[in-house]
Amino acid sequence: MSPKPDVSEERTEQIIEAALKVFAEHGVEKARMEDIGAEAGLSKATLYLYFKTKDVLIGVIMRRLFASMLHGFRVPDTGEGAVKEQLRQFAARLVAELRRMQPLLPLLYEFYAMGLRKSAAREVLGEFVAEFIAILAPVIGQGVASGELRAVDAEKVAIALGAMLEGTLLLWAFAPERVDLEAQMLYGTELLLSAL
Amino acid sequence: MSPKPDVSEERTEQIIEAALKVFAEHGVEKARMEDIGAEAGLSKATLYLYFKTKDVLIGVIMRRLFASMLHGFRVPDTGEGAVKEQLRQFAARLVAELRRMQPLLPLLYEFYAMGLRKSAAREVLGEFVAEFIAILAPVIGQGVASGELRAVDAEKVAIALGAMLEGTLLLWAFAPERVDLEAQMLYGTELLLSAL
Amino acid sequence: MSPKPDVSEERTEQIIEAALKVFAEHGVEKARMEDIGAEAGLSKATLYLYFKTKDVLIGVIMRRLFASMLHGFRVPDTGEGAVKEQLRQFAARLVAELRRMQPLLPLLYEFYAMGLRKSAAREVLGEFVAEFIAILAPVIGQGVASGELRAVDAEKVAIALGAMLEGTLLLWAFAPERVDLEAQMLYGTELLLSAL
Amino acid sequence: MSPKPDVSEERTEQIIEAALKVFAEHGVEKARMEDIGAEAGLSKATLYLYFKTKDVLIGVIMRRLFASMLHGFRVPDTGEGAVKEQLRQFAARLVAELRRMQPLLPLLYEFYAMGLRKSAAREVLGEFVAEFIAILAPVIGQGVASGELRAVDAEKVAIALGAMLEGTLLLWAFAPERVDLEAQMLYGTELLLSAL
DNA sequence: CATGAATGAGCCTTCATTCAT
DNA sequence: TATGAATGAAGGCTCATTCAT
Repeated sequence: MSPKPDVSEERTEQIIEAALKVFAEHGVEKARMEDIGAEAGLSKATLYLYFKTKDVLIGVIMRRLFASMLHGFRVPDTGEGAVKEQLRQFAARLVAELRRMQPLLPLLYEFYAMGLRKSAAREVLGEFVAEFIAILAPVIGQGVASGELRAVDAEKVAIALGAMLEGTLLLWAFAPERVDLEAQMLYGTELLLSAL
Repeated sequence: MSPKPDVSEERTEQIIEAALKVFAEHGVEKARMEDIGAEAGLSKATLYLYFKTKDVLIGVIMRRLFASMLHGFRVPDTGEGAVKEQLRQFAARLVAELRRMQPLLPLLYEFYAMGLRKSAAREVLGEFVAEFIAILAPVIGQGVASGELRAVDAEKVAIALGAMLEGTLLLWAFAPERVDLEAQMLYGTELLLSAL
Repeated sequence: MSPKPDVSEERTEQIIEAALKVFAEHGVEKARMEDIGAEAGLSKATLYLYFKTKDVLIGVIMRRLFASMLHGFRVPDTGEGAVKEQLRQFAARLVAELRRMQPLLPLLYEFYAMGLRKSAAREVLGEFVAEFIAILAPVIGQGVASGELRAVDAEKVAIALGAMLEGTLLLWAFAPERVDLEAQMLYGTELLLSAL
Repeated sequence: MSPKPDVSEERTEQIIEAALKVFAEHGVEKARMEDIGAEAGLSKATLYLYFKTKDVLIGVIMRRLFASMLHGFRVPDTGEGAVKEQLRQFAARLVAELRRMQPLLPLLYEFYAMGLRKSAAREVLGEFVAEFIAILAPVIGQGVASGELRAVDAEKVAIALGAMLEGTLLLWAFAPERVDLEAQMLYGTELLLSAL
């Protein structure tokens, strides 16, 4: 209807992507709105047409990042395959996802750090963890119910698995020469599975 | 030799402690040299007599933090007790250590994030991981050698255990209402032990 | 002549009224063109079709305000009534006018302040003062001529009366709990009249 | 005691004077902190060591200005001279004071305008008016008590006189070619006095 | 040794104004 | 005529760092 096409969604996306890139590269605090604008091919002032403050932009990026991670983890149509097989596939998917996200790792940990200071950020992270558990626990619970697994505490096992995977990522991030991300994640997963 | 007692070490310590506190409270980037000085009961300018720049101070604090953590983890005189028992004790010590460090958690994650950007920081973290492995792997290796454990890859298991513990800390930090740090760490440890 | 009705005058009026309102509410400097547009139900850019710059718009508003004030003051068909009575009526009309303009008072004083800096604004104010005198002096002169009043300097008296009324407004504006605008203006007028 | 003399009071004064000048010249809103710094021979950042924000600085300047005006007005040792004579002297002092303050007039009116918007500023102005009345009313009251003057309402007369003087200033400011400040103030004062 | 004092370099945010459609 | 979109130019405020005393 309008004489001009509405570019606002496009711009928003454009800015988010630019911000994601700049944040990942320079860190959230060091990233200047000007840089983000430049990366997006827009002027600094234009950013403020789409995001009221830098903090708002940070929040959006953060939510995006975790949502995208969760999306990658989600178990697709939990068929009837053996539970252990499903968990293996989950780990494999995670590995793939993390490989994709590797350049965003520093940003991820910045958000982790932020989550421990700003309640707004913590909320997002809390939901992330809850989602994570909500994905794994039922699968394990199913295995217990069907007798495929020992009578373990499904939620605790889910957390242990998630923790091990998350922790492996961390150790690998700091000592890639000591830790082979993929092999280690799969090995750790097998280890845990053998205990079920 | 000097007619006046050398207060330099004392001052250095004083500043480090103040900085640790201020960093933990406000975050590394938000912490102002002025705040640190105030906390130490010194003037902002005086800090520069002991630390050339804020970055240097950050580095020292970081090293301190990880050294202190490692110190807490180190297995004391690995007696000949069963390996599994030693690992249980390790986990227990870690839990205790983490409880002590709880107020420093945000700072810890800030350093993690930093480690992914600044090579100087990464080095410290890499050593930390290496140390971590160096503490656990031999114990596990011993267990394998003595036949107490299955013929597992000692290093990989050490990493898996460390990862799980580290990851549990993270999940707990963001969802303390879903994760009971102590119970979960011990549970996860048992789970892994039962796989060995 | 144009096939479409010329809305230009209507729009201009619409904008002026919106600007007057926004200026009065937020102050001239704080008022944003965007706000004025919003108040007028127009887009910010549209304002520029009718006023080249914000300064031009300010100038127009300023002229409007003073013209409207003068209009309210003007002595209607100075009958032959006693001069003192006419001056009383003038004061009464002024009081009424000021009551109507009360919400615009901050704006009025902003224009006063502006008048002392920008020559364009000063001009408007100079004319305002001249007009003010031009209204009162002849009436007083008449009274002197007719012998109703002492042989005073009509212009000086006019200025004194105007000044007193204007000054009363100021004092009342800042200390309404100490000054009753209407009573004080009438009292002051009587005081002056009793000196004529 | 300190190895260095405390320059803080000197600096504060230095900055206030610079700010007064820059505010008077460019207007409060247009004045940039940088300009004030330059005028004071200091860097912009240094200003913030002595004044937390620009608003605080504005407030201090405003208070200064009115305090200084009041100081100039204050009746010195109200001798027993005839009341009318005292009021004449008051007017004369005011004229002198205003001549001294002439360059600050635009600033004065800016503060008047501000007083109608910001409660903090209004407070200062309210006190100013109250002080003004508190200076004049007692003198007039004395005259009434002693029988020198008619039985007038001392406070109302004080306000009327103050208003006339204040108003004269305004009219003169905008039409100096029509109004002779000194002559007009004294004329207006005489007019009022002749009514008492 | 200590520090009061000062500042250069930055960064976020705002807004009057422009222009393609 | 109307406007959505964009921006250049500012300006307030902060802070790590320096240095004379």
